[in-house]
Amino acid sequence: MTVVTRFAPSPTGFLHIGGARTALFNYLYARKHGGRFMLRIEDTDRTRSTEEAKRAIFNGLRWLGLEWDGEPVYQSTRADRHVDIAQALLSKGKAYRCYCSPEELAVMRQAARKRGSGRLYDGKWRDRDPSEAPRGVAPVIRFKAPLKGQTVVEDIVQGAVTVQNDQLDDMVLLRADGSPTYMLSVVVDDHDMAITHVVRGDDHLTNAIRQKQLYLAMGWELPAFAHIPLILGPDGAKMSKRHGALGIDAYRDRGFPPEAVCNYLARLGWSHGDDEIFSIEQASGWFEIGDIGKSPSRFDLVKLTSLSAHYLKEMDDTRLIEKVMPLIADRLGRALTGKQRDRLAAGLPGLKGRAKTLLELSEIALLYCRERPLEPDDNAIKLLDSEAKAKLALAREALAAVERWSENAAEAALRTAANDAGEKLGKIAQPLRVALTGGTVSPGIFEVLGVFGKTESISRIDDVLQ
RNA sequence: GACCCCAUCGUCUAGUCAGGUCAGGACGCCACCCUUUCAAGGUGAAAACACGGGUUCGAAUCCCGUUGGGGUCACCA
Repeated sequence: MTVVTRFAPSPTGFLHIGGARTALFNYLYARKHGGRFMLRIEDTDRTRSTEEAKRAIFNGLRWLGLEWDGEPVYQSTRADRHVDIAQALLSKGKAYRCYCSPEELAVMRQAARKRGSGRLYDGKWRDRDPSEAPRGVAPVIRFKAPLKGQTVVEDIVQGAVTVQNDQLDDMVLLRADGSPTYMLSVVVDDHDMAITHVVRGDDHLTNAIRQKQLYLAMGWELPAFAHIPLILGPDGAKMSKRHGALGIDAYRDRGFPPEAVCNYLARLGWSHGDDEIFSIEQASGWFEIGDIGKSPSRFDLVKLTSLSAHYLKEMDDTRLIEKVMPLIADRLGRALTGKQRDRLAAGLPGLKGRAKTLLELSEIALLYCRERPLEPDDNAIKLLDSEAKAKLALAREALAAVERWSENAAEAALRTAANDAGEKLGKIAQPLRVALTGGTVSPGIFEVLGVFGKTESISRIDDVLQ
Protein backbone atom coordinates (compact mmCIF):
# COMPACT_ATOMS: atom_id res chain seq x y z
CA MET A 1 0.00 0.00 0.00
CA THR A 2 1.35 3.38 -0.97
CA VAL A 3 1.54 5.89 1.82
CA VAL A 4 -0.46 9.02 1.10
CA THR A 5 -0.36 11.95 3.49
CA ARG A 6 -1.82 15.39 3.21
CA PHE A 7 -1.57 18.89 4.54
CA ALA A 8 -5.00 20.51 4.69
CA PRO A 9 -4.89 24.13 5.78
CA SER A 10 -7.77 26.53 5.53
CA PRO A 11 -6.70 29.66 3.68
CA THR A 12 -7.86 32.12 6.29
CA GLY A 13 -4.59 33.61 7.47
CA PHE A 14 -0.89 33.09 7.07
CA LEU A 15 0.91 29.77 7.14
CA HIS A 16 1.91 29.71 10.77
CA ILE A 17 4.74 27.85 12.41
CA GLY A 18 2.57 25.02 13.68
CA GLY A 19 1.02 24.48 10.27
CA ALA A 20 4.45 24.46 8.70
CA ARG A 21 5.58 21.76 11.08
CA THR A 22 2.48 19.69 10.40
CA ALA A 23 3.21 19.98 6.69
CA LEU A 24 6.83 19.02 7.32
CA PHE A 25 5.91 15.88 9.25
CA ASN A 26 3.49 14.85 6.53
CA TYR A 27 6.12 15.49 3.91
CA LEU A 28 8.77 13.59 5.83
CA TYR A 29 6.57 10.58 6.35
CA ALA A 30 5.51 10.39 2.71
CA ARG A 31 9.13 10.67 1.57
CA LYS A 32 10.29 8.09 4.04
CA HIS A 33 7.92 5.55 2.55
CA GLY A 34 8.19 6.62 -1.05
CA GLY A 35 4.60 7.79 -0.92
CA ARG A 36 2.71 10.89 -1.91
CA PHE A 37 2.30 14.16 -0.04
CA MET A 38 -0.89 15.97 -1.02
CA LEU A 39 -2.08 19.48 -0.47
CA ARG A 40 -5.73 20.23 0.11
CA ILE A 41 -7.03 23.73 0.55
CA GLU A 42 -10.01 23.71 2.88
CA ASP A 43 -11.76 26.73 1.53
CA THR A 44 -15.35 25.83 2.28
CA ASP A 45 -15.76 28.92 4.39
CA ARG A 46 -15.87 31.28 1.45
CA THR A 47 -16.23 34.40 3.51
CA ARG A 48 -13.04 33.83 5.46
CA SER A 49 -10.92 32.33 2.68
CA THR A 50 -8.67 34.68 0.76
CA GLU A 51 -6.43 34.49 -2.28
CA GLU A 52 -3.69 36.08 -0.29
CA ALA A 53 -3.79 33.37 2.35
CA LYS A 54 -3.68 30.72 -0.36
CA ARG A 55 -0.58 32.30 -1.85
CA ALA A 56 1.02 32.47 1.59
CA ILE A 57 0.51 28.73 1.95
CA PHE A 58 1.96 27.92 -1.48
CA ASN A 59 4.90 30.26 -1.09
CA GLY A 60 5.59 29.18 2.45
CA LEU A 61 5.66 25.49 1.59
CA ARG A 62 7.84 26.06 -1.45
CA TRP A 63 10.23 28.25 0.47
CA LEU A 64 10.65 25.49 3.05
CA GLY A 65 11.21 23.00 0.27
CA LEU A 66 8.05 21.03 0.95
CA GLU A 67 6.87 20.51 -2.59
CA TRP A 68 3.58 18.64 -2.72
CA ASP A 69 2.59 15.97 -5.22
CA GLY A 70 0.05 16.71 -7.92
CA GLU A 71 -2.34 19.63 -8.03
CA PRO A 72 -3.76 21.06 -4.83
CA VAL A 73 -7.30 19.90 -4.14
CA TYR A 74 -9.79 22.66 -3.42
CA GLN A 75 -12.40 21.46 -1.02
CA SER A 76 -14.93 24.00 -2.25
CA THR A 77 -15.02 22.30 -5.65
CA ARG A 78 -16.13 19.05 -4.09
CA ALA A 79 -19.31 20.16 -2.37
CA ASP A 80 -21.55 18.09 -4.69
CA ARG A 81 -19.73 14.94 -3.74
CA HIS A 82 -20.05 15.77 -0.05
CA VAL A 83 -23.78 16.34 -0.46
CA ASP A 84 -24.08 12.98 -2.23
CA ILE A 85 -22.54 11.25 0.74
CA ALA A 86 -24.86 13.02 3.13
CA GLN A 87 -27.79 11.80 1.00
CA ALA A 88 -26.38 8.30 1.02
CA LEU A 89 -26.19 8.40 4.80
CA LEU A 90 -29.76 9.64 4.86
CA SER A 91 -31.06 6.80 2.76
CA LYS A 92 -29.10 4.29 4.80
CA GLY A 93 -30.87 5.58 7.88
CA LYS A 94 -27.55 6.82 9.30
CA ALA A 95 -28.59 10.45 9.16
CA TYR A 96 -31.79 12.42 9.58
CA ARG A 97 -33.31 15.84 9.09
CA CYS A 98 -33.45 18.17 12.03
CA TYR A 99 -35.75 21.17 12.09
CA CYS A 100 -34.61 22.80 15.29
CA SER A 101 -34.36 26.58 15.37
CA PRO A 102 -31.23 28.33 16.63
CA GLU A 103 -33.23 29.36 19.70
CA GLU A 104 -34.18 25.79 20.50
CA LEU A 105 -30.58 24.74 20.10
CA ALA A 106 -29.42 27.46 22.46
CA VAL A 107 -31.79 26.20 25.13
CA MET A 108 -30.58 22.62 24.67
CA ARG A 109 -26.99 23.73 24.91
CA GLN A 110 -27.64 25.53 28.16
CA ALA A 111 -29.39 22.54 29.61
CA ALA A 112 -26.54 20.30 28.57
CA ARG A 113 -23.95 22.52 30.25
CA LYS A 114 -26.00 22.50 33.39
CA ARG A 115 -26.00 18.70 33.44
CA GLY A 116 -22.30 18.74 32.63
CA SER A 117 -23.00 16.76 29.52
CA GLY A 118 -21.14 16.87 26.24
CA ARG A 119 -24.31 16.20 24.30
CA LEU A 120 -25.29 19.66 23.24
CA TYR A 121 -28.03 18.45 20.95
CA ASP A 122 -30.61 16.26 22.63
CA GLY A 123 -31.62 14.27 19.56
CA LYS A 124 -35.04 15.80 19.30
CA TRP A 125 -35.55 14.93 15.62
CA ARG A 126 -33.54 11.76 15.67
CA ASP A 127 -36.49 9.39 15.66
CA ARG A 128 -39.37 11.64 14.74
CA ASP A 129 -41.62 11.00 11.89
CA PRO A 130 -40.83 13.34 8.97
CA SER A 131 -44.55 14.18 8.79
CA GLU A 132 -44.14 16.20 11.97
CA ALA A 133 -41.77 18.57 10.20
CA PRO A 134 -42.81 22.18 10.46
CA ARG A 135 -43.63 23.86 7.17
CA GLY A 136 -41.28 26.36 5.63
CA VAL A 137 -38.28 25.39 7.76
CA ALA A 138 -35.19 24.23 5.91
CA PRO A 139 -33.72 21.34 7.91
CA VAL A 140 -30.09 20.50 8.56
CA ILE A 141 -28.96 16.94 8.16
CA ARG A 142 -27.52 15.35 11.24
CA PHE A 143 -25.48 12.22 11.63
CA LYS A 144 -27.18 9.49 13.63
CA ALA A 145 -24.30 8.77 15.99
CA PRO A 146 -24.24 5.67 18.17
CA LEU A 147 -25.80 6.30 21.59
CA LYS A 148 -24.18 3.54 23.57
CA GLY A 149 -20.74 2.03 23.85
CA GLN A 150 -17.52 3.80 23.15
CA THR A 151 -15.42 4.89 20.24
CA VAL A 152 -11.69 4.26 20.29
CA VAL A 153 -9.18 5.86 17.95
CA GLU A 154 -5.80 4.18 17.84
CA ASP A 155 -3.61 7.21 17.42
CA ILE A 156 0.01 6.63 16.42
CA VAL A 157 1.20 9.46 18.61
CA GLN A 158 -1.31 9.56 21.42
CA GLY A 159 -2.07 5.87 21.72
CA ALA A 160 -5.62 4.62 22.22
CA VAL A 161 -8.02 7.48 22.81
CA THR A 162 -11.36 6.43 24.18
CA VAL A 163 -14.54 8.46 24.32
CA GLN A 164 -17.89 7.23 25.59
CA ASN A 165 -20.46 7.57 22.85
CA ASP A 166 -22.94 9.21 25.21
CA GLN A 167 -20.58 12.18 25.31
CA LEU A 168 -21.09 12.85 21.63
CA ASP A 169 -24.16 14.32 20.04
CA ASP A 170 -25.45 14.14 16.49
CA MET A 171 -23.29 16.49 14.47
CA VAL A 172 -24.53 18.49 11.54
CA LEU A 173 -23.48 17.12 8.16
CA LEU A 174 -25.36 19.48 5.87
CA ARG A 175 -26.35 23.00 6.85
CA ALA A 176 -29.79 24.40 6.31
CA ASP A 177 -28.55 26.02 3.11
CA GLY A 178 -27.45 22.60 1.89
CA SER A 179 -23.71 23.22 2.24
CA PRO A 180 -21.56 20.49 3.78
CA THR A 181 -19.80 21.03 7.10
CA TYR A 182 -16.12 20.51 7.69
CA MET A 183 -16.66 17.27 9.56
CA LEU A 184 -18.27 15.67 6.55
CA SER A 185 -15.97 17.22 3.96
CA VAL A 186 -12.78 16.07 5.63
CA VAL A 187 -13.88 12.49 5.87
CA VAL A 188 -15.12 12.33 2.29
CA ASP A 189 -12.04 14.06 0.90
CA ASP A 190 -9.57 11.99 2.89
CA HIS A 191 -11.35 8.88 1.71
CA ASP A 192 -11.55 9.97 -1.94
CA MET A 193 -7.93 11.07 -1.95
CA ALA A 194 -6.97 7.67 -0.55
CA ILE A 195 -5.17 9.26 2.37
CA THR A 196 -3.53 6.52 4.41
CA HIS A 197 -2.16 8.65 7.24
CA VAL A 198 -3.88 11.66 8.68
CA VAL A 199 -1.19 13.62 10.48
CA ARG A 200 -2.47 16.85 11.95
CA GLY A 201 -2.56 19.05 15.03
CA ASP A 202 -3.73 17.82 18.39
CA ASP A 203 -6.66 20.22 18.20
CA HIS A 204 -8.31 17.72 15.86
CA LEU A 205 -8.03 14.79 18.23
CA THR A 206 -11.62 14.86 19.39
CA ASN A 207 -12.76 15.40 15.82
CA ALA A 208 -11.10 12.12 14.93
CA ILE A 209 -13.51 10.30 17.21
CA ARG A 210 -16.53 11.69 15.36
CA GLN A 211 -14.86 11.17 12.04
CA LYS A 212 -14.23 7.54 12.81
CA GLN A 213 -17.96 7.07 13.36
CA LEU A 214 -18.57 8.53 9.93
CA TYR A 215 -16.07 6.19 8.29
CA LEU A 216 -17.77 3.30 10.01
CA ALA A 217 -21.21 4.43 8.91
CA MET A 218 -20.05 4.60 5.30
CA GLY A 219 -18.22 1.30 5.58
CA TRP A 220 -15.00 2.96 4.53
CA GLU A 221 -11.54 1.87 5.51
CA LEU A 222 -10.07 4.00 8.25
CA PRO A 223 -6.83 5.92 7.72
CA ALA A 224 -4.18 5.86 10.43
CA PHE A 225 -4.43 8.89 12.66
CA ALA A 226 -1.57 10.82 14.23
CA HIS A 227 -2.31 13.92 16.26
CA ILE A 228 0.78 15.92 16.99
CA PRO A 229 1.00 18.14 20.03
CA LEU A 230 0.67 21.83 19.44
CA ILE A 231 3.47 24.35 19.61
CA LEU A 232 3.19 26.67 22.59
CA GLY A 233 4.59 30.15 23.10
CA PRO A 234 7.87 30.57 25.03
CA ASP A 235 5.91 30.99 28.26
CA GLY A 236 4.02 27.75 27.83
CA ALA A 237 0.76 29.46 27.02
CA LYS A 238 -1.05 29.04 23.77
CA MET A 239 0.79 30.52 20.81
CA SER A 240 -0.59 33.92 20.05
CA LYS A 241 0.27 37.05 18.17
CA ARG A 242 1.97 38.54 21.14
CA HIS A 243 4.43 35.63 21.11
CA GLY A 244 5.42 36.61 17.64
CA ALA A 245 3.37 33.75 16.25
CA LEU A 246 4.04 34.99 12.79
CA GLY A 247 3.57 33.63 9.35
CA ILE A 248 6.39 31.57 7.95
CA ASP A 249 7.12 34.46 5.59
CA ALA A 250 8.03 36.59 8.62
CA TYR A 251 10.84 34.20 9.41
CA ARG A 252 12.04 34.42 5.85
CA ASP A 253 11.92 38.21 6.08
CA ARG A 254 13.85 38.15 9.33
CA GLY A 255 16.62 36.42 7.45
CA PHE A 256 16.35 32.83 8.64
CA PRO A 257 17.47 30.35 5.97
CA PRO A 258 14.79 27.76 5.16
CA GLU A 259 17.02 24.83 6.07
CA ALA A 260 17.38 26.31 9.57
CA VAL A 261 13.63 26.67 9.95
CA CYS A 262 13.05 23.10 8.72
CA ASN A 263 15.72 21.70 10.99
CA TYR A 264 14.33 23.57 13.97
CA LEU A 265 10.75 22.57 13.27
CA ALA A 266 11.64 18.94 12.72
CA ARG A 267 13.51 18.84 16.02
CA LEU A 268 10.62 20.44 17.86
CA GLY A 269 8.58 17.54 19.15
CA TRP A 270 10.42 14.92 17.17
CA SER A 271 13.85 13.47 17.61
CA HIS A 272 16.18 10.89 16.21
CA GLY A 273 18.37 10.08 19.20
CA ASP A 274 20.83 12.87 19.87
CA ASP A 275 20.93 14.20 16.31
CA GLU A 276 20.52 17.95 16.32
CA ILE A 277 21.68 19.20 12.96
CA PHE A 278 20.41 17.42 9.91
CA SER A 279 19.02 18.05 6.46
CA ILE A 280 15.48 17.45 5.35
CA GLU A 281 16.79 14.48 3.35
CA GLN A 282 18.37 12.90 6.41
CA ALA A 283 15.23 13.52 8.42
CA SER A 284 13.08 11.86 5.79
CA GLY A 285 15.28 8.79 6.03
CA TRP A 286 14.84 8.66 9.79
CA PHE A 287 11.32 9.88 10.30
CA GLU A 288 8.85 7.73 12.18
CA ILE A 289 5.53 9.10 13.42
CA GLY A 290 5.92 7.06 16.58
CA ASP A 291 9.01 9.09 17.49
CA ILE A 292 6.96 12.25 17.82
CA GLY A 293 6.63 13.32 21.45
CA LYS A 294 3.27 13.35 23.19
CA SER A 295 3.50 16.64 25.01
CA PRO A 296 3.34 20.15 23.58
CA SER A 297 6.63 21.98 23.14
CA ARG A 298 7.53 25.63 23.38
CA PHE A 299 8.76 27.74 20.57
CA ASP A 300 12.31 28.93 21.20
CA LEU A 301 13.49 31.70 18.93
CA VAL A 302 17.00 31.57 20.40
CA LYS A 303 17.51 27.98 19.34
CA LEU A 304 16.16 28.71 15.89
CA THR A 305 18.60 31.59 15.73
CA SER A 306 21.54 29.40 16.62
CA LEU A 307 20.55 26.95 13.90
CA SER A 308 20.30 29.87 11.54
CA ALA A 309 23.86 30.95 12.41
CA HIS A 310 25.02 27.42 11.73
CA TYR A 311 23.45 27.19 8.29
CA LEU A 312 24.69 30.64 7.36
CA LYS A 313 28.22 29.54 8.12
CA GLU A 314 27.77 26.46 5.97
CA MET A 315 26.10 28.20 3.10
CA ASP A 316 27.73 28.21 -0.29
CA ASP A 317 29.28 31.65 -0.96
CA THR A 318 27.63 32.13 -4.32
CA ARG A 319 24.20 31.45 -2.95
CA LEU A 320 24.89 33.61 0.06
CA ILE A 321 25.86 36.60 -2.07
CA GLU A 322 22.68 36.24 -4.10
CA LYS A 323 20.61 36.29 -0.94
CA VAL A 324 22.46 39.12 0.76
CA MET A 325 22.90 41.54 -2.12
CA PRO A 326 19.25 42.55 -2.40
CA LEU A 327 19.15 43.10 1.35
CA ILE A 328 22.14 45.40 1.18
CA ALA A 329 20.70 47.24 -1.79
CA ASP A 330 17.60 47.76 0.33
CA ARG A 331 19.62 49.32 3.09
CA LEU A 332 21.62 51.42 0.66
CA GLY A 333 18.56 52.47 -1.23
CA ARG A 334 20.24 51.67 -4.55
CA ALA A 335 21.83 48.81 -6.44
CA LEU A 336 25.43 47.85 -5.75
CA THR A 337 28.25 49.06 -7.97
CA GLY A 338 30.61 46.59 -9.57
CA LYS A 339 33.31 47.51 -7.14
CA GLN A 340 31.02 46.96 -4.18
CA ARG A 341 30.04 43.56 -5.48
CA ASP A 342 33.67 42.60 -5.84
CA ARG A 343 34.40 43.67 -2.31
CA LEU A 344 31.40 41.75 -1.09
CA ALA A 345 32.52 38.63 -2.88
CA ALA A 346 35.91 38.99 -1.25
CA GLY A 347 34.62 39.90 2.19
CA LEU A 348 31.50 37.79 2.65
CA PRO A 349 33.25 34.49 3.37
CA GLY A 350 34.94 36.15 6.32
CA LEU A 351 31.72 37.76 7.42
CA LYS A 352 29.29 34.88 7.36
CA GLY A 353 30.53 33.37 10.60
CA ARG A 354 29.79 36.60 12.39
CA ALA A 355 26.07 36.88 11.72
CA LYS A 356 23.13 34.83 12.89
CA THR A 357 20.68 35.78 10.19
CA LEU A 358 20.83 37.05 6.64
CA LEU A 359 19.45 40.34 7.86
CA GLU A 360 22.26 40.67 10.36
CA LEU A 361 24.78 39.67 7.72
CA SER A 362 23.55 42.35 5.36
CA GLU A 363 23.92 44.85 8.19
CA ILE A 364 27.55 44.07 8.90
CA ALA A 365 28.35 43.65 5.21
CA LEU A 366 27.47 47.29 4.76
CA LEU A 367 30.99 48.05 5.88
CA TYR A 368 32.29 46.96 2.48
CA CYS A 369 29.70 49.02 0.64
CA ARG A 370 30.19 52.47 2.14
CA GLU A 371 32.20 54.89 0.08
CA ARG A 372 34.71 57.41 1.27
CA PRO A 373 34.88 59.89 2.70
CA LEU A 374 33.50 57.99 5.67
CA GLU A 375 31.61 59.53 8.55
CA PRO A 376 33.05 57.84 11.65
CA ASP A 377 30.62 57.07 14.46
CA ASP A 378 30.94 58.66 17.91
CA ASN A 379 33.09 55.95 19.44
CA ALA A 380 35.38 56.09 16.45
CA ILE A 381 35.83 59.84 16.64
CA LYS A 382 36.62 59.60 20.35
CA LEU A 383 39.34 57.11 19.62
CA LEU A 384 41.07 59.26 17.05
CA ASP A 385 43.23 61.41 19.31
CA SER A 386 46.63 62.75 18.28
CA GLU A 387 48.39 59.67 19.61
CA ALA A 388 46.16 57.43 17.55
CA LYS A 389 46.83 59.51 14.47
CA ALA A 390 50.55 59.15 15.03
CA LYS A 391 50.14 55.37 15.03
CA LEU A 392 48.04 55.65 11.94
CA ALA A 393 50.78 57.57 10.18
CA LEU A 394 53.12 54.77 11.12
CA ALA A 395 50.73 52.25 9.62
CA ARG A 396 50.34 54.30 6.46
CA GLU A 397 54.05 54.37 5.94
CA ALA A 398 54.37 50.63 6.41
CA LEU A 399 51.45 49.85 4.14
CA ALA A 400 52.53 52.23 1.42
CA ALA A 401 55.77 50.32 1.20
CA VAL A 402 54.01 47.03 0.46
CA GLU A 403 54.62 46.18 -3.16
CA ARG A 404 52.58 43.05 -3.79
CA TRP A 405 49.39 43.67 -1.84
CA SER A 406 47.60 40.89 -0.05
CA GLU A 407 46.10 40.22 3.33
CA ASN A 408 49.26 38.41 4.36
CA ALA A 409 51.59 41.07 2.98
CA ALA A 410 49.70 43.80 4.82
CA GLU A 411 49.84 41.78 8.02
CA ALA A 412 53.56 41.20 7.72
CA ALA A 413 54.23 44.88 7.09
CA LEU A 414 52.15 46.02 10.05
CA ARG A 415 53.57 43.46 12.45
CA THR A 416 57.08 44.46 11.51
CA ALA A 417 56.30 48.15 11.85
CA ALA A 418 54.69 47.64 15.26
CA ASN A 419 57.59 45.54 16.41
CA ASP A 420 60.17 48.08 15.22
CA ALA A 421 58.33 50.90 16.94
CA GLY A 422 58.00 48.86 20.12
CA GLU A 423 54.22 49.12 19.94
CA LYS A 424 51.53 46.60 20.63
CA LEU A 425 49.66 45.68 17.50
CA GLY A 426 46.39 46.72 19.09
CA LYS A 427 47.58 50.32 19.39
CA ILE A 428 47.93 50.47 15.65
CA ALA A 429 45.06 48.17 14.65
CA GLN A 430 42.30 50.09 16.36
CA PRO A 431 42.97 53.52 14.77
CA LEU A 432 43.41 51.71 11.47
CA ARG A 433 40.05 50.04 11.92
CA VAL A 434 38.44 53.41 12.45
CA ALA A 435 40.06 54.85 9.36
CA LEU A 436 39.08 51.91 7.17
CA THR A 437 35.57 51.26 8.40
CA GLY A 438 34.45 54.36 10.28
CA GLY A 439 33.68 52.20 13.31
CA THR A 440 35.36 50.41 16.20
CA VAL A 441 34.08 46.94 15.40
CA SER A 442 34.93 44.95 12.31
CA PRO A 443 36.38 41.68 11.09
CA GLY A 444 40.11 41.15 11.48
CA ILE A 445 41.93 44.25 10.33
CA PHE A 446 44.19 42.41 7.86
CA GLU A 447 41.16 40.82 6.29
CA VAL A 448 39.61 44.25 5.82
CA LEU A 449 42.84 45.54 4.33
CA GLY A 450 42.86 42.60 1.95
CA VAL A 451 39.32 43.29 0.78
CA PHE A 452 39.79 47.02 0.19
CA GLY A 453 43.13 46.75 -1.57
CA LYS A 454 46.10 49.04 -1.33
CA THR A 455 44.87 52.21 -3.02
CA GLU A 456 41.53 52.33 -1.26
CA SER A 457 43.08 51.51 2.12
CA ILE A 458 45.72 54.25 1.84
CA SER A 459 43.13 56.76 0.69
CA ARG A 460 40.94 56.01 3.69
CA ILE A 461 43.87 56.48 6.02
CA ASP A 462 44.69 59.80 4.37
CA ASP A 463 41.09 60.93 4.77
CA VAL A 464 41.54 60.66 8.53
CA LEU A 465 45.07 62.03 8.72
CA GLN A 466 44.27 65.25 6.90
C1' G B 1 -17.64 23.20 34.02
C1' A B 2 -17.70 18.31 31.16
C1' C B 3 -14.77 15.14 28.18
C1' C B 4 -9.88 13.76 26.11
C1' C B 5 -4.57 13.99 26.39
C1' C B 6 0.21 15.14 28.56
C1' A B 7 4.38 15.71 32.56
C1' U B 8 13.09 14.35 32.45
C1' C B 9 18.00 20.37 33.28
C1' G B 10 15.52 27.53 31.96
C1' U B 11 14.17 25.49 26.68
C1' C B 12 14.22 21.26 22.88
C1' U B 13 15.03 16.35 24.05
C1' A B 14 17.69 10.79 24.69
C1' G B 15 16.45 7.09 28.03
C1' U B 16 10.06 4.77 29.33
C1' C B 17 7.17 0.03 25.23
C1' A B 18 11.00 -5.14 26.91
C1' G B 19 12.53 -1.78 35.48
C1' G B 20 19.32 -2.28 37.04
C1' U B 21 23.66 3.75 33.10
C1' C B 22 27.72 8.62 37.75
C1' A B 23 20.10 10.17 33.90
C1' G B 24 23.16 11.48 27.94
C1' G B 25 23.05 15.39 23.98
C1' A B 26 21.77 20.33 22.00
C1' C B 27 20.40 25.65 22.71
C1' G B 28 21.00 29.25 26.42
C1' C B 29 23.76 30.77 30.87
C1' C B 30 28.63 31.05 33.57
C1' A B 31 34.12 30.49 33.69
C1' C B 32 38.62 29.95 31.22
C1' C B 33 41.61 29.76 26.56
C1' C B 34 42.54 32.06 21.80
C1' U B 35 42.82 37.35 20.32
C1' U B 36 44.16 43.77 16.82
C1' U B 37 38.07 45.26 18.23
C1' C B 38 33.54 42.45 18.01
C1' A B 39 31.95 37.93 16.82
C1' A B 40 33.27 33.00 15.82
C1' G B 41 36.05 28.86 17.70
C1' G B 42 38.15 25.62 21.76
C1' U B 43 37.88 23.70 26.87
C1' G B 44 35.23 23.26 31.31
C1' A B 45 31.23 24.04 34.97
C1' A B 46 26.31 24.66 37.00
C1' A B 47 21.59 22.68 35.73
C1' A B 48 16.18 17.85 35.53
C1' C B 49 13.23 12.54 36.43
C1' A B 50 6.31 17.67 39.25
C1' C B 51 4.43 15.66 44.15
C1' G B 52 2.46 11.48 47.18
C1' G B 53 1.47 6.49 47.60
C1' G B 54 2.04 1.54 45.97
C1' U B 55 4.38 -3.12 43.09
C1' U B 56 9.61 -4.86 43.19
C1' C B 57 15.82 -7.09 45.68
C1' G B 58 15.76 -2.64 42.57
C1' A B 59 11.31 2.56 39.65
C1' A B 60 12.67 8.33 35.40
C1' U B 61 10.74 3.60 33.47
C1' C B 62 4.87 -0.35 35.79
C1' C B 63 -0.02 0.94 38.79
C1' C B 64 -3.15 4.56 41.60
C1' G B 65 -3.98 9.45 43.34
C1' U B 66 -2.74 14.76 43.63
C1' U B 67 -1.01 19.03 41.33
C1' G B 68 0.19 21.52 36.99
C1' G B 69 -0.21 22.16 31.60
C1' G B 70 -2.61 21.56 26.82
C1' G B 71 -6.80 20.37 23.64
C1' U B 72 -12.12 19.97 22.47
C1' C B 73 -17.02 21.11 23.51
C1' A B 74 -20.78 25.65 16.44
C1' C B 75 -25.58 25.15 10.88
C1' C B 76 -16.01 27.66 11.87
C1' A B 77 -12.35 24.91 9.89
